[in-house]
Amino acid sequence: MDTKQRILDEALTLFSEKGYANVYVNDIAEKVGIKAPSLYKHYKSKQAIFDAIIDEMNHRFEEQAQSLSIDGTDPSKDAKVYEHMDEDHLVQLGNNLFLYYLHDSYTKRFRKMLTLEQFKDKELAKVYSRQYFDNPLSYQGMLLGLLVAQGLLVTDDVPIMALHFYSPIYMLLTVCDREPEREKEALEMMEKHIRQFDKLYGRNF
Amino acid sequence: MDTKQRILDEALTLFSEKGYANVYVNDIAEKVGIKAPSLYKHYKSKQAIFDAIIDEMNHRFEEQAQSLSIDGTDPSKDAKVYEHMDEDHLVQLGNNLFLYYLHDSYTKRFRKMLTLEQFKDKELAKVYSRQYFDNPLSYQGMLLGLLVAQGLLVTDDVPIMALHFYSPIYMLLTVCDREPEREKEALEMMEKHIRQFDKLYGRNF
DNA sequence: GTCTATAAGAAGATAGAC
DNA sequence: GTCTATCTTCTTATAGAC
Repeated sequence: MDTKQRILDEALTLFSEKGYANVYVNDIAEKVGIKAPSLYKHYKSKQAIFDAIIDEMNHRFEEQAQSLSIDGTDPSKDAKVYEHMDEDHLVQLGNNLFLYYLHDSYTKRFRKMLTLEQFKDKELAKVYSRQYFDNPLSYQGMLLGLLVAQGLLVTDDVPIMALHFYSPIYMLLTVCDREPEREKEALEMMEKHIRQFDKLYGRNF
Repeated sequence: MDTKQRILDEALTLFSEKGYANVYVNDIAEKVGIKAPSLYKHYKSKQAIFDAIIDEMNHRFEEQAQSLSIDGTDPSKDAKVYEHMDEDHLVQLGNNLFLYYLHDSYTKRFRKMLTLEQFKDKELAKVYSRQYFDNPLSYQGMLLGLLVAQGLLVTDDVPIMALHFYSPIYMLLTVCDREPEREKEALEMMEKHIRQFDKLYGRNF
């Protein structure tokens, strides 16, 4: 990884731990293994480093959204994946979703950074809401909609069903972000949540 | 309100909007209507102001917890309140909970401040989790438990039921904190959530 | 592209008069 | 308790050599 990228990487780590204002250009330089003034050959200011992180993230989000919606617009393909869905598979789906969000280094650091900077301006607020509210609800609504179409789950309001599936996951995620030692407890609640979700929305027979 | 208290009040407002590190003692003094050095006659440092806010909040939390648990240990009294509970009453209960958390000035500012400072140290993380995760789940579990005892709702896992009731409310609250213009949308989802919750957990006959 | 030296300004805090 | 003046330190950023 070249220096310019390593700066973004170390800055993201520090921003996610201490918040933008509590990270000094000196800290970033130190982590990268250069002196602070050398940073300015790569970025014109500390703010420019932050902006570059947001830009890169937006770029990754778009790629991700595209790949997801491509799958989503091919119901015949997705439907097959969920053809033999049962409670254990649903638990696994939720667990995987949760563990990916929780442990993927880039995802985690970006989410924590955004948590600390979300009130700074309207744009950051939108980025946060889109990534951790609107997009997950929309994507999982699509997935759950497939299960409804197949008669595996029953509801007349898929968006609210998606809210019921996702919001406990989201909340448990925020607990683990601030208290990583509660991960085990969170995972246990996760599994109970999904089994209960399946009982509530499943065809009960 | 005396100066010492006004300092806490203005500081809380500023901390909740911009985060501790982005608020300068000068800003606080200006809002209070005095010069920065005068602050130091009331608090020995900027950090001491922050600590005093946390202390005051912990104090209010304790009072609140006591009054709630007193009600909670008198089931005969609480049961009466929820004797004639139906879906519309449940919607109102959720709405009131949501609107109180959302608009109560002190609650809102403290929640937003804690959101921005939650990763600073373990103590703040605990305060956040206790106030916005553990306590609500425990209190609402108690309330919903009363409804289960009366046969109005059905489940064999009240804690997960409380998770299903509260986590959408919590998530919608965080959306409104960062994008207040989405309040109407959030309230609509809230109502749909609770009506759906009632259908899922209600005695279906 | 990295360094040393340093400018320029911001921010927390203190001294001492009133 | 509040003020003006000031100190000290920290922090971002630039200049210019290598």
